[in-house]
Formats: sequence, C-alpha cells, structure tokens
Amino acid sequence: MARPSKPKLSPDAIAAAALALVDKHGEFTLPQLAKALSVTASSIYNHVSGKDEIIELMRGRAMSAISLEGGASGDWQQTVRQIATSYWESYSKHPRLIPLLTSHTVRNRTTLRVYDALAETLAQAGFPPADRLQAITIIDSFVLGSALDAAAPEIVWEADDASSQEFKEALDAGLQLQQRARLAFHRGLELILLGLEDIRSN
Amino acid sequence: MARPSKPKLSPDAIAAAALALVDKHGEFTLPQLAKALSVTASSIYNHVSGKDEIIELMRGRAMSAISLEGGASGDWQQTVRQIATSYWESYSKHPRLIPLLTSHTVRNRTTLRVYDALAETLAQAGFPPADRLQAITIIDSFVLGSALDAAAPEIVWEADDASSQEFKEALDAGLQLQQRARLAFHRGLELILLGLEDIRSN
DNA sequence: ACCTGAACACCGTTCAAGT
DNA sequence: ACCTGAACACCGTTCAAGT
Repeated sequence: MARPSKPKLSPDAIAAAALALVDKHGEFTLPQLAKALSVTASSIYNHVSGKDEIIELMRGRAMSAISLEGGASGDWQQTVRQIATSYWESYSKHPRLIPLLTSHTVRNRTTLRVYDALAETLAQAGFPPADRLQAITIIDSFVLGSALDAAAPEIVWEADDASSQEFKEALDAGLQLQQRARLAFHRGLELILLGLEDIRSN
Repeated sequence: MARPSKPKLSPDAIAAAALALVDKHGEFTLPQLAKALSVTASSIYNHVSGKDEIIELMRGRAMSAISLEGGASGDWQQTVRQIATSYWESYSKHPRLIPLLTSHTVRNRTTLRVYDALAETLAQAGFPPADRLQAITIIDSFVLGSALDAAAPEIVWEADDASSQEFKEALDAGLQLQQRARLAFHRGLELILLGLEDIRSN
C-alpha cells in the first residue's frame, strides 16, 4: 500500500493537525505530527517543504479569522479598535503558537492585510505617512506583547481527566489570568488610541 | 588529560559564550557551544543542568544591566519612563535572544526586580492596587512587543569582513529600522504614560 | 571535582522503492 | 502523484572511565 487512490494529506490538514498539537503540547515534532495524521514522517514532505512551512501555515490559520470589516463607521478610533482587537484575539486563541512565530517573522498575506487596513484607516483620519507607520508599529508591538503576556505564564502544565481539585483551582487562577490579560489589553489599547488622537488633532 | 587543575568552565562563562552565539547566529547548540569553549559537550553538564538553564542564565545576563535608580525625582512618569527604557534597551541589545525567552517565561530575579520597582513607583504615585497591576501589565507588554518588533525583521543575514558595498547598504537600512523601532518605542511609551496620568488624576 | 568519549533516544530531511 | 521504510547527519543528555 504505497499510494492511496485519494491523498491522505493536504497542506491544510497538516496545518490543522500541527496547530492542534501546539495548542495541546506547546510544540510539535514531525514524527508526532505524522502519527496524528496516521502517516509516516516522510509523507509530509510530499505536501510541504519542511517544518518552517508548516509553521507559516499555522500562522495563516491562526490569522484567518481576523475581521477587517471595520464597518465604515467614519470613526477611525472605532475601526482601529476593532481591527486591533480582532488581531489580538486571533493570537490569543492559540497562545502557545506565538513563541513559534516570533523566530520566523515572515509576514504572510493575512497578516499583511491587517497592516494595509490599519494604514488605510489612519490615512483617511489624516495621519501623515511617518506618523502612520509609527502608529502601526506601536499598535502592532502592543498587540503582540499583550498576546505573549497572555500566553506565557500559566501553561506549564496540562489538563487531563485525572486532575485533582487543587489542579482545577490552579486552572481557574489561570483563567482569571487570561481575563486579567484581556482587560489589560483593552485598557492599554484605549490609552494608545487616546494618545494617537492627541497627536492627530494637534 | 581528564580534569584540569583549574576548571575550564563556569556557569558565567557558559552563558557568555552562548549569548555570543545567539547574537551571531540567532540560536545555539550544545556542540557549537562546547566548541566555542574548547571543550566537549558533556563537560557542560558539570556546570549547568541543561540547555534550559543556559537560556535562563542568558536572560539573567541580558537583564543584569537594567538600571532601577530612577533618581528620586518625585515625578512618577519620569521614573517609569527610565525603568521601561532601560528594560527595553536590555532586550534590544540582544534582539535574537528574545524568541528563545518567550517560550520559557520563568522570571528570574533581575526581571522580577523590575516589576517591584514599577509597583513601588506607581503605588507612591497613588495608583490603587488593581490599576497598578494593570499598568505594569500594559507597560510590560509594550516593552516586550517593541523589543520583539525591533528584533525580528532584518536579521536574516550576517556580517563578515568580505561583505560587499551593497551588503553594507542593506545593513544601514537595517540600522535605520532599528532606529525606527526605537523611536516608535519612545513615542508609544509617552502615549501610555500620558494615558496612565489621565487615569491616575481623574 | 571536572573533563573525555562512547552511547542512547530522538529529531528533520532525503531518497529509492513501490503503486 | 503520493506513501513507505531505510538511511543520514545532527541534536540533547547520560554515564563510565580517567585524573
């Protein structure tokens, strides 16, 4: 049984399985991934060029849900707020993926679309080009840093069904932390929007 | 020649050599590190518990230069500005180290001292505990995100003495980017300080 | 106490062989 | 075209052996 009449794999299936592994264990290896896909490690190379491409595919998957429909509210702050929040939420849905993405800063198309949308919104609001670039950098840095902050701390251990009560309490604390990170993100974003409006209107 | 009369290694020497490798190549392996130290890979295990501890030692080294002497200026914004900037500069001196640190979020003592100093300053300025924690989270996220932003993009290639003119121009562009990231950091920090003052005084 | 060298389990990737 | 299995170079870590 060398080749099946219908392919068992596809880049999309590979990315989905890899993302599931990263969500669960914080990392993935080719043998693990192959096993999850009921396949041999070498088969994977018929569909992707290697581990790096799989990481890029995961980035694309994580970012695919970003909503850029700011709704032409006319209010640039509202549009930026919505884009940045959606961006942050995409990261935060897969917190353990973020460390893998920080080494490869190859921007994929979905991520670039976010910058385009921000640039357009800021331009319409009257930010000159230099301020525009700086504002995007500030927002991007804060979103990434916030997602990382939400990601890193409490995910050292993993849940399984034999978990003790103490462990569940610890998990609850972790959720509270997630919530804390979320609130800090929203608050920080408001500060930044406020400051940017100051710059814009003076 | 099994054991020398004087040890060839120490945790500090190991961390320094590892950091030099990371600065140059963006990563390090035990064999590489051993070679740089004129030693065998297994010797390293007489001084550190493994690769993870080496990474923590590098974090300590990178963070050791943080200055917390805000100078009792009485101005909380000035103190926070100085701490955050020093923090950011410590990260930015070793941009390629940052991705290695984001997986292990074990905070070492030096890093924790930064939070202590921030908390103390904010408390004296009159921030209630909850706002204090949130402010620290916002600042921390922004510093880390900014450092990551400064780190990631242009460091794909490496300099050596046989470099062409075109390559040096590319390096210059890279420096401009470093500079751009630096300016964005300072601007963003000002926005955040401004916003925090709004919160504090209302 | 501290270094060496052999050894182990594991990893990412390649490639001939099969259908 | 797409899967398997063997193979390669490499990695992190352990451990007996040496001084």
